[in-house]
Amino acid sequence: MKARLDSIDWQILKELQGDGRITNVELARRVGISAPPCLRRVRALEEAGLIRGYRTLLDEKQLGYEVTAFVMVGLHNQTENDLVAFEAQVKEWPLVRESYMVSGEVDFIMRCTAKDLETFQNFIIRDVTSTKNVDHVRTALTIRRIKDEPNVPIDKPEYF
Amino acid sequence: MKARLDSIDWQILKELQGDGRITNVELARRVGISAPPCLRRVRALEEAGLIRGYRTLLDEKQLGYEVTAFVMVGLHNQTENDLVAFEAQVKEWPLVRESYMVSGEVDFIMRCTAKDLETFQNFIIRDVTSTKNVDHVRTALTIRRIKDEPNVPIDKPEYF
DNA sequence: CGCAAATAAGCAATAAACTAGCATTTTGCC
DNA sequence: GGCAAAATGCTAGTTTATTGCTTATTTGCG
Repeated sequence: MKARLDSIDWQILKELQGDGRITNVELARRVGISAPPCLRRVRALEEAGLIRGYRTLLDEKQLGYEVTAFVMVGLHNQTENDLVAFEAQVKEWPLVRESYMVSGEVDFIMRCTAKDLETFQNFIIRDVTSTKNVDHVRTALTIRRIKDEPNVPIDKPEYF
Repeated sequence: MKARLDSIDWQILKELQGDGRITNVELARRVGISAPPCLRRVRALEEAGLIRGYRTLLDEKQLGYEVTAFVMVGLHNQTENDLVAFEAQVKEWPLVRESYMVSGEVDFIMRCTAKDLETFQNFIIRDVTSTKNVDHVRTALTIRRIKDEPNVPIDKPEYF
């Protein structure tokens, strides 16, 4: 694949981040090239894995998911086997929307979505705290969402 | 708009979550109706705000964003004015990808992305800790991503 | 239950977009 | 400067999006 991204590639990524359903024709117009090479570039970016996928953001509240919460988990043992075992468990939990292993006082941070508080608490008590090797669990219920741009800040040169 | 979502609407949302760039024809085929009513349903879902938008997920690492970290901030004062002031600041910081106000020991959780560790540390020292009303700041660098499905778990009936 | 109104689906036709093939231009390197 | 590789733009055929209209289905009420 291509070694380095040129400015048109960056523009393409920027536009696609903002609107993942833009037509290729419109995308081409915005970045200043004709449609065929634009489509080829997008395909190449997908092929290279730079584009991980296309998603639709939904309004959880309206869909009946009242609760969003962060769960921080610390484990007793952190051998690679222990970590992998816990990760496998995390992947199985449908309430967990995103999860990272982190450095610091806790080992994992998870963002969870649940239908209501009861469902969430059941999840914590029944599933999380009772999981093998879990040492401590701390939860933080979200009160409101300030920002949600699951995107890379492509056009902020001051941080490049 | 429509009072209640029927099973076809749910299927539409589920399919769109998984692939935000699916064609309407293919979407219609998957949910078992013809293309025009399918498109009308999607438009109605957008109109109602159930669909918040379409995004493209990028590979931050490949794009040169080495660091993803969680930042937890506690404020001195939590009057509504103080909170709104801090939120306005958060929205201005391009490194912050998502942020929630939470209950518990800290007031805000932010997921941040930066080009490198130095950029991130500068951000914390120069921007976050020096912001008015900030009491304490704790950071957790992510070591690896376990899961990233910024989606609602639509087809897990056991949690409905 | 049965009718009427409202709602949604499907069909057909048109406009727009996607995409492959090919000629041309640009880029990179000797 | 000159060649080879890579990328672009054009053209055209196919697929998709979109709209208007008709038919079918559902909903609400007597």
